[in-house]
Amino acid sequence: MAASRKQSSGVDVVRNAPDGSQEPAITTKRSVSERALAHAFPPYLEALNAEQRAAVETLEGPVLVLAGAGTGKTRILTTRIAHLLATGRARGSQILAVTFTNKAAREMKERVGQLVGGAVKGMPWLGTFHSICARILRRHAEIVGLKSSFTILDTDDQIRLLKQLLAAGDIDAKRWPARQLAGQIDSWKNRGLTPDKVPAGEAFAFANGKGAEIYEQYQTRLKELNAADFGDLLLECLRLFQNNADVLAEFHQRFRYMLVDEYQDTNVAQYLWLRLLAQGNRNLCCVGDDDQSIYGWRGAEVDNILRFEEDFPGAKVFRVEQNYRSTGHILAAASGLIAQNEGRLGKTLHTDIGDGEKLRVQGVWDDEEEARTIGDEIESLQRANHALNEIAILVRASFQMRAFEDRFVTLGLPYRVIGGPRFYERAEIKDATAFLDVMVNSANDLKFERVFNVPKRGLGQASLQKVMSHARARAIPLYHAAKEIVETDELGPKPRRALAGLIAMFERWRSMLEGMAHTELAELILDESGYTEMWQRDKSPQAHSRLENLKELIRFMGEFETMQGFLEHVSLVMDADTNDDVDRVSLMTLHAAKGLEFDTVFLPGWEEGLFPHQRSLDESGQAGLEEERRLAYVGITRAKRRACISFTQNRRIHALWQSAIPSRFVDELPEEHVEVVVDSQRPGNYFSNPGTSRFDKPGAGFQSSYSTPGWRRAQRQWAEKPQAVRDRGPITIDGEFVASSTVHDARYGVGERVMHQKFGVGTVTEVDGNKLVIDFESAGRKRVVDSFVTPA
DNA sequence: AACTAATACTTTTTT
DNA sequence: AGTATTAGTT
Repeated sequence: MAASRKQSSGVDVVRNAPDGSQEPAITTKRSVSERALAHAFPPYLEALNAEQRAAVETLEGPVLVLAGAGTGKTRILTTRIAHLLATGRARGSQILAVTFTNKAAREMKERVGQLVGGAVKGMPWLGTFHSICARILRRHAEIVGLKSSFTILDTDDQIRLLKQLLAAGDIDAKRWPARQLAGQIDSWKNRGLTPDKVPAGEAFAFANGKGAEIYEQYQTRLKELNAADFGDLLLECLRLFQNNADVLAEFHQRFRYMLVDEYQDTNVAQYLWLRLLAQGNRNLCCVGDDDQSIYGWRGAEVDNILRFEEDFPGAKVFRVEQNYRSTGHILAAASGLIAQNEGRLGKTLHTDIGDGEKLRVQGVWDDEEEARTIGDEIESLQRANHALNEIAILVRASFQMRAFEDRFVTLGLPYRVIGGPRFYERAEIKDATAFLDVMVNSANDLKFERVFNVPKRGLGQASLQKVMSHARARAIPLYHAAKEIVETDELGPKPRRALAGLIAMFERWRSMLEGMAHTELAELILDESGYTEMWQRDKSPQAHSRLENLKELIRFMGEFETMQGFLEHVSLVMDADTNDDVDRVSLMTLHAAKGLEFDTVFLPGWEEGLFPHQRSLDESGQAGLEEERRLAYVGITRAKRRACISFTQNRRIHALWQSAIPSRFVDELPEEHVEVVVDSQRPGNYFSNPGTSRFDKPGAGFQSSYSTPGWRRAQRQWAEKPQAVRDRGPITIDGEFVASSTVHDARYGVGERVMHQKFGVGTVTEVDGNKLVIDFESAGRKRVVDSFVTPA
């Protein structure tokens, strides 16, 4: 037996033991599994520095850990959990650990598993706020007026429902868009406001006071539909706790220890929820960084973290300031910048890594030059064997990505876009899952409505109205109303036949649910419904990738035991793993970059109006400016060794060119940590040479166009799997991308007709290795790499 | 009911 | 500029 190791941990345990009533079996009578755990656990505490260790070992009472960027925040949380488990203070099922994203939850689960040696299977209460609330609600659904089988609505469903209510309330949908009300309701829910508690002023702001009324009707409708939106998961759970002392007491007893990740991002509802739960044994540990609060615009309250000590008297606050990520200049520059914020708790990060390179700041003429400069820089880093995976470009707004994508496509530089539309948000995926939803649960009105006329089967508004009013009159779900109505002469002959056909299909599928593999059934449904065919006939360039996505969906479904299991997952977990081990440059927004790190980080677009964003300034004034500054801080601190900031002299906003002035953040950077780059190749070019600007170029200003969320992903998928790369095929694409270093046979000849995902159809006019010059019918002449193109 | 023309909107985004 | 959505037309 590893007596010595067990011994030393035993000492730690005793020192930290509370009154003793809750930990009877720690040193004397351990269960076999606990002893096995103790035997197996690594000296996890020794991997921590003094600051981290203090934060981990203070297990009792409220604790706030202020963990700056790159200080090992996740390590603290996971080690804390491991410590709780290993010392026998709590079983996995007695620990509540909340995160904001599924990704964070997954990572935490993994890392706890590593620490405890994979022995921790059961941590049922480690998850996102929403998934945990959903779990609690399913258990006590009746109390809040739901059945435990309630469905979770996505944004689409939400807006469809609101539109109906607005129409019924005779409100001009033009002046008062459902979208806006959805956002408003969301923000009310974020603040824990039920319809009766909405402040009069705000209630009046939408449709002269009708907003609050609709909110109330909306909630009623949700109950009728046995449904909850994302905000409800939290708000209803909160109400459940507030109004039912017995239920709350049950969870007080269950959760011996509570941990919260990214506490600075919590909104009011989440704060109230946590506070109620913490009333039990007060073992609440929140980890966060006030300097990284960048989600104020969607309800996060920095105040929650700033007020922690008042909210939880006797709270211990730990500052973790040893940074393991960045070099000295980077850290100092970031610190100097964020120091200009007033509302902060204040931390002083330090690093042992050494000074490293200074931050580079560079002014350029316009966004094209910016992309060109950064592209060149990346190519030279690549030649010096810098992994592309360790390079990121972080932009303030997604439209900035276009210039980079254009440039990278031309250079043949492999890149990936992170963020943007998620897999499950794509129309084809939503349509497909709507079919499955209705089949599994015929009472899912909103999904039924979604597929009512998809693919087009001649059922329009008129038919839908009839079915809806029938459903309303009889107080039955739409599907059943439709089933009844086709037995009558209510509808004309054509719609009647179409609707009868739809119902018959659903009935048939449902009867097959038991007898066949769910993935097969899903394929059959997509086939028979005509949905696959719909996209096969579609001749838009994106149709191909949509079909690919459907295949991907089926493949992903195979990872679940049952259709129901899959659908439950889909409603809550809006992300699919794209484990992509190809070496690529990452392109994303600053928001999407939080929590990530890269050797080299490019930060383009530091101009007044764009960053800090004008809208943020207009809407939130000083607070908005400080949040933008935190965003800048997040951006810089993503870098491990190299950070390059740039700004343009001219920026096109909407359609027109404006001269831009450098962001105030540029001048706020402490000078001693910054190196100003003046391009020696073209001295002074960005102050004096509009002559060679894009205005002279053929086709300039008409650079094709698709900055839509859609094609970026399509583009990526196109690049990812032109051939059957599916199951971890060889990474041959990589070779094709690295144009200059690879010699191989040209795949296309001059005069050949080709199809490009972004530029459409064109004719090859020049071939240079794997680089092609193509005259596109609509986009003009472009240089592209052959892997982005297919024979037309 | 489906097509075409005009109109509005354009920061960041998770669940 | 460009798209997405909606209103009006066939």
